[in-house]
Order: sequence, then C-alpha cells, then structure tokens
Amino acid sequence: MRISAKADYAVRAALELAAAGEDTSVKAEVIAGAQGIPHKFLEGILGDLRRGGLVASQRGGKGGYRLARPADTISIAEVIRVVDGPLVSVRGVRPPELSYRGPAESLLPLWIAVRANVRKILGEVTLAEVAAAKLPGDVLGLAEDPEAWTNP
Amino acid sequence: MRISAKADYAVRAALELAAAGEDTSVKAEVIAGAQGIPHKFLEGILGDLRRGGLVASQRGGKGGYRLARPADTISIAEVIRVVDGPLVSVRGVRPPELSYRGPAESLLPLWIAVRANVRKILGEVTLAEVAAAKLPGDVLGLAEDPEAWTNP
DNA sequence: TATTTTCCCTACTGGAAAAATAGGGAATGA
DNA sequence: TCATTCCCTATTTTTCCAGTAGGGAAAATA
Repeated sequence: MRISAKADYAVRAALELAAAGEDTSVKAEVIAGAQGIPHKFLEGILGDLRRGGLVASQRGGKGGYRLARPADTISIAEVIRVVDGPLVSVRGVRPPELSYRGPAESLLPLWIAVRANVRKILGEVTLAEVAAAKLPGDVLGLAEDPEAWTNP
Repeated sequence: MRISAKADYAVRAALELAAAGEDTSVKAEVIAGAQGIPHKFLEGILGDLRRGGLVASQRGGKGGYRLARPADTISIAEVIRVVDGPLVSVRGVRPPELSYRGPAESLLPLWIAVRANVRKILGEVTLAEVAAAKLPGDVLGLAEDPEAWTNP
C-alpha cells in the first residue's frame, strides 16, 4: 500500500496554508521552498486543490493561495481524494467493485475493513490538528506505541 | 493507497493452497484457472512465495505447490510483504525513514498510525480464517457497517 | 532408459502512470 | 505600463507494473 508523492505533497502544501491562517495568501514558490517540493509540480497540485474547492487563489503582485475553508473543517482524507481519487484501491478499482471466487470470497470484506480503518483515521484528522501538532487521542495512542515505529 | 495486482494475486493463490490443505499439492495451472490469474505471471509470484518460505514446491508428474506452514500461522500481511515489500510506504519509502519540516512535522506520526492500523488488521488475520470465511470479530465488525461499503 | 510433467530461471516488452519540466497567456496590483 | 503571480496546455522523463516468451532442471511414470 503506497501513498503517492502527489498525495504527500498536497497534504504538506495544505498544512503550510493552514499554518499561515485562513486569510493569509502564500505564494506557490514559498510553499515549494518551505517543503522542498518542485515548484511547477506543486502548481499543478494547487490547481487540483483549487478545482476541488479546498483552496482559493489570487493572481498578481500580492497573490498566492489560501484555504477556502477553516482548517479544522478539512480532513486529510479530503485532500488526498481531491488529488488522487479513491483513498484505497485494489488493482486500481475500489473494493466494492471487486468480486472473488472460492476460498478468496472473504477477501472482499477484509479489504473493506482495511479501507474503513484507513478512512476512520484520515477522515477524522484535520489540517488544523496536524499543523498544530495536536493529533486526536486515539491516533496519538496508535502512534505512541514503540512497536508501531519498528520495521517488520 | 493502492494494493497491487501482485499482492492481490499472491493472497488469492495462498488461499487456494490453504483450502486444499497443507499436504495437498496444487499445480500452478490449476490455481491460475480457479482464480483467473495469468499462468506465467502466477508462476513468478509462487516463486517469490517459495523463496520467502511460505510455500513449498515439488516438480514432476504429481508436483505442485503447497503451504510450507499451517494456514493458521500465516497472516495476510506476511504474504503481501513477501511479494511486495513494505506493507505501507510514502513515495516509496517506509514511514520511519521520512522527515518533515515545519507544520508538516506531525505528518510522520499520522502515517505511523495509519500503518499501525493496517498492520493490526492484516497481521492478525490468517489464511485459514479467510479461506474458511471466518474473519475475527473485530474485523467483521468493521466490515459489517453498511457505511463501510459506500463510496465517498 | 525414455518420456512426460511440472516447476524453475532469465530475459524482455509494452504500456501506463507517476513525477517533473517548459513556455507562454491572463489576471491583478503598484 | 510593468512586474508579479497564478493559470493552462503540452511534453518529457522516468519508473514500475503487468504480462509474455522460451527453454532448462528435476521428478515421476512407464
């Protein structure tokens, strides 16, 4: 299960905007510099976020990007969906469209359970929480277990 | 977050072997037919599983593949790791190797939490359970919620 | 021993998607 | 009018995924 560079970049850019405040415009170039993201690539991503209704933009001298809604109403899942489509997919198709035969039949509910769990986390955590380094208690609980930081 | 065809195929092949029983050999061709997987592609995957110590093979007339260990000691996570490497990665690198700056710093514990959650599910569910359509209670609980089956 | 069966190994290919680049046009503010 | 910045389209480059091809090695059978 791989999270794309695009999704990672999009979330980081949104976090920069969240940190700047809802009514401060930040230039793409500045975000790119702060997060080490290729400038032109980031412009494309910010375009996706704008078309998705998550950010607003302003051209010209004092232009830039800002969040279109308060940071505590935008979940990480929303950001990822806007730039990458479905949150979880198997062979490129989302779980409900899959069909399995024989002993593999129960694989479908298993993928559904995985997706539900991912949604639960990324859907409840907001840009405001991450930007302020104040993750919800249940998420923090998962991340605090030293076991979670070890590789298999 | 995408699960590759290779991982999906590997799990389904392993489930066929689990259903056949630990000491029954099944030919690659038969598994391919039963699950609709390209034969030669599947052979490569079964090779990975063998090198990973999950299946044993036998050449010749009555040959085929079988599980190297009891089906209730092999988790879905193990199967995926053997063919695909790390269970969860961001831009191709596993979470502990990431580093974030500024307001994105708390992204790291977030990815860790997501990974911990995925591990929790795929690490506890075994081939035996899926093959017998007897998922653990907590997983079934997640999958039974009608909400989990709807697309955003 | 000869033959069939099946796994085993290496290489390779086509194509799509991911990641990034390039260049100029259209607003905006000074 | 001019510098700035977003905006749009196209192109490139790279990488990896999914699948194919062909033959060699081992085992069972006859």
